[in-house]
Amino acid sequence: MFKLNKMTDYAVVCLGMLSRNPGSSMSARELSEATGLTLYTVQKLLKLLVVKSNLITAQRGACGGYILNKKSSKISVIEIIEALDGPISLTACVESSEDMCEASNICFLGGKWNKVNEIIRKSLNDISLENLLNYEDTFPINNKKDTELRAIN
Amino acid sequence: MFKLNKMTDYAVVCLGMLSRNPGSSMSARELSEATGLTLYTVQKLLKLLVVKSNLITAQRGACGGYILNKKSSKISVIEIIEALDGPISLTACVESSEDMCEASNICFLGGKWNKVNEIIRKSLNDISLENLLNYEDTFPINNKKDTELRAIN
DNA sequence: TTTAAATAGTACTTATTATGTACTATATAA
DNA sequence: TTATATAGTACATAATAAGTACTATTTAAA
Repeated sequence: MFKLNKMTDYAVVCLGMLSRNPGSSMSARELSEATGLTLYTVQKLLKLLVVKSNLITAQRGACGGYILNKKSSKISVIEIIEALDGPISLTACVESSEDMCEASNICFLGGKWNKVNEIIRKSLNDISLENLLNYEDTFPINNKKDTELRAIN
Repeated sequence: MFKLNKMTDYAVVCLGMLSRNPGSSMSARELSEATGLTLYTVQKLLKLLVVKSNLITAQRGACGGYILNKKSSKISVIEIIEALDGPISLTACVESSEDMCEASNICFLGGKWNKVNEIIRKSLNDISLENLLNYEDTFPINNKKDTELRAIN
């Protein structure tokens, strides 16, 4: 545990791809082909990002696609994570803030983890998508399916 | 996602309880009664901590129990998390370092998340068990079972 | 106005992981 | 020797993530 879900990883790949041609859109199909992720996965992912974040804008219909709303240097990793994983919360106690008072009976932690959450949140906030992308300049594109890729893991 | 598992939360509760009487041991049964967690859960948890961390020492047999090896101020949250969740790793790509080269074909991220991992690790390293425990001084003990407690969530 | 291409939305199945339970073996103080 | 306690293992259940499939809606272009 304490690892990101795959969707978030895929999201960075796709958003990174979109950031390569600022201002121009790419369809789910194009992104699928460019990244090697299955079309289904890419579709699901982009739909999620549209609904849960303000990172991309969708254009329907023929010649439609997705376009990045901000430069990659202006996108924080935390935006991507929270769009796909929901708000960072280190313990079940603080999952639903409504029931916090009741839930705090479980242990003597109360909202203590929240402090930790904030520290992590702050750390991640300082990392931009660009930071992640420019770590290395290689970008080995392949056309393997998700399932094949998974086999590697 | 991106939340700690319950075991880690329970661990903080139990370790916090052990830290209340430094030098004296408590059995799994006593800890279960004091925290309201089921005996099964406490047993499993403590066994894990013995094997995976150096935080507690077990004394077998009658009058046995568990004893904390360090002061709570000397215990980092990261020690607890990594004992129960394994090493922090934000993406599947870096899960097993052996296959990293192969796995890096998946995306253009390579070991980029590792940098992020380190930042989080460093943040958590600075937080001690004592920090968590002293956030508030209340400690509402109850004797509800895990299952009842879970219902609250 | 029709058609093809594309996203939106929803539902479902499968895979993976976390959680909880149960049992047997071993150690130890009294 | 006995009661008490941890160690180890295995398994069943629950929860969640991941992947797949399908239908509805939108839109540019023929």
